[in-house]
Parts: sequence; C-alpha cells; structure tokens
Amino acid sequence: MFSKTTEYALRATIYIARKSSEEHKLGIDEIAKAINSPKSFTAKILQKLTANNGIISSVRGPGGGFYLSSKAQKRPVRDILHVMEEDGVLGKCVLGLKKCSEAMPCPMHAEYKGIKQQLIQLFEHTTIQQLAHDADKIIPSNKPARH
Amino acid sequence: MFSKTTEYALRATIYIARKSSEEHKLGIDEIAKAINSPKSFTAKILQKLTANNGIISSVRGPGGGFYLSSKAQKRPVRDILHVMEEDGVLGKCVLGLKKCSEAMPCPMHAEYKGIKQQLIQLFEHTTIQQLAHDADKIIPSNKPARH
DNA sequence: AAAATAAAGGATATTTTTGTCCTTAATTAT
DNA sequence: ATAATTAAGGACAAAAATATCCTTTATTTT
Repeated sequence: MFSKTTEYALRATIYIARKSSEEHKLGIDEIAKAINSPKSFTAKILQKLTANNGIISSVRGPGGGFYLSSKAQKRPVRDILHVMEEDGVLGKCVLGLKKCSEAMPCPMHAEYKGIKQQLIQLFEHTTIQQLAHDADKIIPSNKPARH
Repeated sequence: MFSKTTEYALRATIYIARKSSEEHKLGIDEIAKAINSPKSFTAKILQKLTANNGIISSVRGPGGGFYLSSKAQKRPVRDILHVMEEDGVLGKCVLGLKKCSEAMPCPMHAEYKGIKQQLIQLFEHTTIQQLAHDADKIIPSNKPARH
C-alpha cells in the first residue's frame, strides 16, 4: 500500500509517540532498532517529519533526540502521509487512471468506492495518540506514568 | 496501491475482456494506446499474463493478437494480481511489519482489519467479466453482439 | 517458397526508491 | 574554552521499477 519510506515514517512516529516526552527524548539509534529500519535512512525520514515545525520535534546535543509534543500527538495519522507526500494513494484510482470520478469512472470505481472512503476516513479520524495508546494496551511501553 | 506494472496488467486485461473474442483478437498497438501505457512495457506484461496457459490467450502472425477465453473471463480479478506477484499487498500489514497478526498486532491492525478483509473479498469475488460488463454499461465497447 | 505480420524474448537504458557514509551545526557537560 | 554528544545535511551507492530497442519465432498470405 505505502512505500517503505512511509512505512518507516509511520512506525517511527508511533514509536516516538509511545516512548517519548519532552523530558525523555529518543535517539535515532534506539528508534531505528525498535522499528527495524535502516538507521541513516530513518534519520532522513525523521528530518523530513521534523522540518518547519512538523510533526516530530527534535533537539541536538547531549540529552537531545526526538519527541512528540502533546499537540502533535493529537494530529491525524494522515498528516504523516501528507508530509511524506503519499496521502495521494488514499484517494487514487485502483487502476491508476488520472481521470477517474463519478462522471468518468474506471471499471472498478463502483466496487472500490466504499473501501476508498473508509481508508480516507481511517487515516483522517485516527490520531497518532490513539494508535500509540492502542499499542500500549497490548505491549506496555516503558514510558513513565505522569502524576 | 499497486505498482504501475500491475495497474497496466489490470487495465489491459479488462480492455481485452471488453473488446476481444477468439474471432476478434487485439494487437499490442491498440491495447497500449487504449489503456495509455508504454507499448513495449505492456507487451512484457501481456507476455507474463499469457505464459503457461495464463489468463490471456495469444496467437502470433497475421490476424493474431490477444484475447480472453470465456473461461478466463470468469476468473477473479485477484488472479491477475497473483500472476503479477502482487496479491500480497492485499493482506499486507499497513505498517509493513512482517509479523502482524491477531496475536501480534501492529498499532493499526484493529483499525485496518475490516478494510483489509473487504479488499481481499473485492478482488476475490469480482470477476474480470463483471468489470468488463460494468465498463460497457457506461462506455459501450465496439464488441459485436453475439446472436 | 517468400514475404508479411504479430507476439516472444533478450539485452540494455533510464528513473525512482532505498540505503550508506561522511561532514557540519547545535547543544551540553567538563 | 574544549570535548563530547546528537541531529542536520550533502554526496554518493546500490537496488528495484519502469521503459526502450532489437532479434527471433510462429503463423498466415501471396
């Protein structure tokens, strides 16, 4: 469905959401190892997600690393796809036609329409936080409970 | 969702289903033009779909070309994906995890599960013929009516 | 038999995606 | 100030996907 690049982006962001906070940032080594992705390549992806007040926050130097602000946590997963310039795949025609619409439908349009809508809804309505929380219900993270 | 190769495979097969018969075969030039794909590349794809009693039938020489047997018409669209070795994408984990299951779910598993099932069902239950017929309802082909 | 037609197949080229490595910049601790 | 740490960024490499071209084989027509 998505490119490896986007898969890494999703996995990394969700991992950071689960395990980090502004007080406890994560290094690229830990992240890449945890999500099983090539380190330098993942670094590039995080750079992209970090650029111009993006989804992920980062700080350089000792004690630095990546984390997700609580505001970012509430953003829809689709925002990750958008930064990776792959949110297009959600609405794309299954047969790859550039002009495929209600007025000019491809042969699969009617059959695929409903699924496409659900896909868009899923990524639009699901927040990063929700996924992080879901994951924590199954495999609890080591993120310290706040009190 | 799919690679260009698979998109061309789907478009070409559906086009052939609509416009060809054993008595009226189609040449690669017509097909590539009609589905808006690079000719030689499409030829390779058709080769693959034709190989060892595959989905598409072909005959060389004058009057030759590609066509779909009525038996092939009744095959599910998933068979095209299978030949293109891309049927895996339907069941694949959205986050690209190799081990993602009910027992070891990825963070999106629960949310995506239903959509994945629908996707699989769609490609399994829809036949090439159905799509060709759907398309004909909108843009009638020039396929001569049989009587 | 020869010529013409059309797919099959091999070799190669181009582009995109994926991945690595090294240097630079920022920040902190000594 | 200096050294250590960590992300940012540029240049390059490898692999995969996409695309083109040319030759061969099968078939039909002349």
